[in-house]
Amino acid sequence: MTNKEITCYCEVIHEDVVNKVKENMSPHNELNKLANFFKIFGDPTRISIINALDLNEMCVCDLAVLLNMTKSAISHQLRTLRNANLVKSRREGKVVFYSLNDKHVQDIFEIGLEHIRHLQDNKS
Amino acid sequence: MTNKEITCYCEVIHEDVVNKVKENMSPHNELNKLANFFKIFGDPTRISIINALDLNEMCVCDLAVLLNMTKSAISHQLRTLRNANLVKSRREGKVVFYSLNDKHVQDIFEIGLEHIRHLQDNKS
DNA sequence: ACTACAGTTGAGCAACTACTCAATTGTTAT
DNA sequence: ATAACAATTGAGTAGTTGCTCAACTGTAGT
Repeated sequence: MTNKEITCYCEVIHEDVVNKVKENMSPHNELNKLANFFKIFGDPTRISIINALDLNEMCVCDLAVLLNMTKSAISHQLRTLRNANLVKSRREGKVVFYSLNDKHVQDIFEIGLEHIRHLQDNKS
Repeated sequence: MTNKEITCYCEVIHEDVVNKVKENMSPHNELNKLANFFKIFGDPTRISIINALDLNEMCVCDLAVLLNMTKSAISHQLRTLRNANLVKSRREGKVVFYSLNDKHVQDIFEIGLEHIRHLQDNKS
């Protein structure tokens, strides 16, 4: 019994394919980072913030009014976005302005949107 | 007191910006769908499956061996991917082969990867 | 009909997450 | 110094999620 069989309990049906794929897959740590990156887009509040900041620089208060949420909730999500380097901030007196930090963010947002609209077209 | 002030407790600092952004943002239901779509990419197991199937059609057992997980865990995640129309399946006897269903999936995966590698380059 | 095995499914559970609430920080104005 | 307010933060909590485990379905071979 090998380790693989302990967790899988099945024969390797296509060992050549498994080996070929294993060699060509992205390394674990890269896939983990990638998952963490996409996780950030996977929340309605954060994707709305991204969409909003794509259109205009905004402060926390503006975003709270726009999305009809508390400043605290917005601030928590902005922190997540800041930690992921997706947004940058700029203080002007008491007000902190946020804006998008990376061109990839727009790209990914727009391809995602295209995908969603493509699906809707096919259904109707 | 308007409804907005009840949840936000702040003046609209930049009402013109808020209104302009509100008009140009994607509608709520679209942003929700988009978040749900990206949520699927935001898990290490699912992104690994996507990466693997991008390289080759594979059966559940192959994926289980490749990712060193149980067939049950893989099957649960494949169900999620199938529900989102990201993968399609084809039965051949007892074996079910899975493959990617949508070209957007590869695009998004690769742009994400590019982003991750771009970040790593900047850090080093 | 029976066995074998790939795959699916539902219940249950531990870990995570997005919010609320209350307290705090940072900056401006008086 | 004090008040006012934008923003941040930490603790707590309700809801979600990704896995395990056991039972089940589907197909092929004897």
